[in-house]
Amino acid sequence: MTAPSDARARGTRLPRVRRRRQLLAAAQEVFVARGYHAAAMDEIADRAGVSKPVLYQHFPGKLELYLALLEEHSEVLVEKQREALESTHDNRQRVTASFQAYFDFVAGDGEAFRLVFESDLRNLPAVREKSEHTFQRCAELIGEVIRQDTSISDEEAHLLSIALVGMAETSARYWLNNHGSVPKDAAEQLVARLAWRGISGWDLTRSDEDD
Amino acid sequence: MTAPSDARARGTRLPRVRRRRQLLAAAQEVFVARGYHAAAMDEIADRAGVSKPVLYQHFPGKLELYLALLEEHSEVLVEKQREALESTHDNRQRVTASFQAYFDFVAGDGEAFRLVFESDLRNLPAVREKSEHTFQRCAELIGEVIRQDTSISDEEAHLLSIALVGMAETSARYWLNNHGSVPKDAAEQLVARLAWRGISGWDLTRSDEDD
DNA sequence: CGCTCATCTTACTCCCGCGTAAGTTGAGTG
DNA sequence: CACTCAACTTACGCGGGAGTAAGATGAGCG
Repeated sequence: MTAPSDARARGTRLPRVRRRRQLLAAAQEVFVARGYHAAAMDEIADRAGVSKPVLYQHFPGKLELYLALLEEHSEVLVEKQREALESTHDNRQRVTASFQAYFDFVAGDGEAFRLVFESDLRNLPAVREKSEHTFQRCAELIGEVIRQDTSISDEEAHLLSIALVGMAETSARYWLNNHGSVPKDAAEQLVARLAWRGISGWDLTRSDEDD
Repeated sequence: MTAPSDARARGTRLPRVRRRRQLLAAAQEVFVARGYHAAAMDEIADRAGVSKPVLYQHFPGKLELYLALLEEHSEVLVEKQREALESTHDNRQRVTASFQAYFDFVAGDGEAFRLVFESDLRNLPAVREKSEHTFQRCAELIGEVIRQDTSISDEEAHLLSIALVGMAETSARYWLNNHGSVPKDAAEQLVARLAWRGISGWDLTRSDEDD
């Protein structure tokens, strides 16, 4: 928990790019563990085994440092999602792959997903927009698939996509926080089946009460 | 946006309980608009047409003030959810009612839902626990219904409930932020149908690939 | 009318954490 | 071996906001 990841021999000088990468890693640890507000620039510097002004030689301020990380991991999520949906043409498989991608994202990279899904800086427009935009792009990718196979309107398809993405995000986060109650792939399969049952053959049961 | 809700004639004295209610209302406005961190006790006091020490005569500190509001609205959500699920014995209706309850919650009471769903203080254990507990209670209510009608295991039922609650929360929030693209009851119906298609007759398609 | 006590105000203190000015160290180069 | 320039340090300024004395004010009551 307080493992200094990588503060090798406080006192070693590093070429600029290496140092920058290391600072980003240290910042990620601290922002993830504490959130934006409780994270102190001093602690980030400490964790990198370096003094504060060094941090300011690489980033103009706390906010920019945070945004750099947010940007990076947002991209990762969208990319994972795109890959998942392009990995097959079978829609049933697509659903599974898509959920898997969400679970992978949540499970990976030092819980960086907390920056994207649980930021405590969403009141700042820049952050809110970034988070929502990421969310929208994921939904849009799924929406395209849905529209291909149904006669549903664009707006409705988008809302369904939003609901599905919300489902994925929520269940993945829950699964992570309760490791052990259900193994990863079982959770993925279960939720994917729920989603697939929900959307497959949608057109066959239009506005009449189904069941 | 800067409507002082209720700063009637700065200078009127109020009996203790009335003042307390008014302070809570003012605090809610500010916390909702700015989030916990950006909210200033001065602004809350101002908005209530009162000076800061008055605030401290009613609440020991900023945190307790916030927690009081969080507690209150968490209860409201769980209660709405319980009512929805008790309002009928038809499970199809239950799903609709449950989603309606979520949308109502999000649409109501000065966007107080932001305290419960979008708190920027979730890094504080007290707040995290309260939010998650609320979430769990909603899921538990739904989980009971699911368990009644399926042979699914408890853990799996719970995970499904989590997914459904996540879907409700996400789509309700999205709908609110994009007022106008879809009318409220259309959105509710759409998402409810997605959920119902997902869970109804679950047992009929067990671990074999459906469709 | 003057006493009392809750309500409310002005005007601070104090801490915390971002960002910076100014100075130090040491690796590579001619 | 002196010179240079980037990498790094210590030590501080400073603003913003939570929380707090200490005093004013006014409604109700005897």
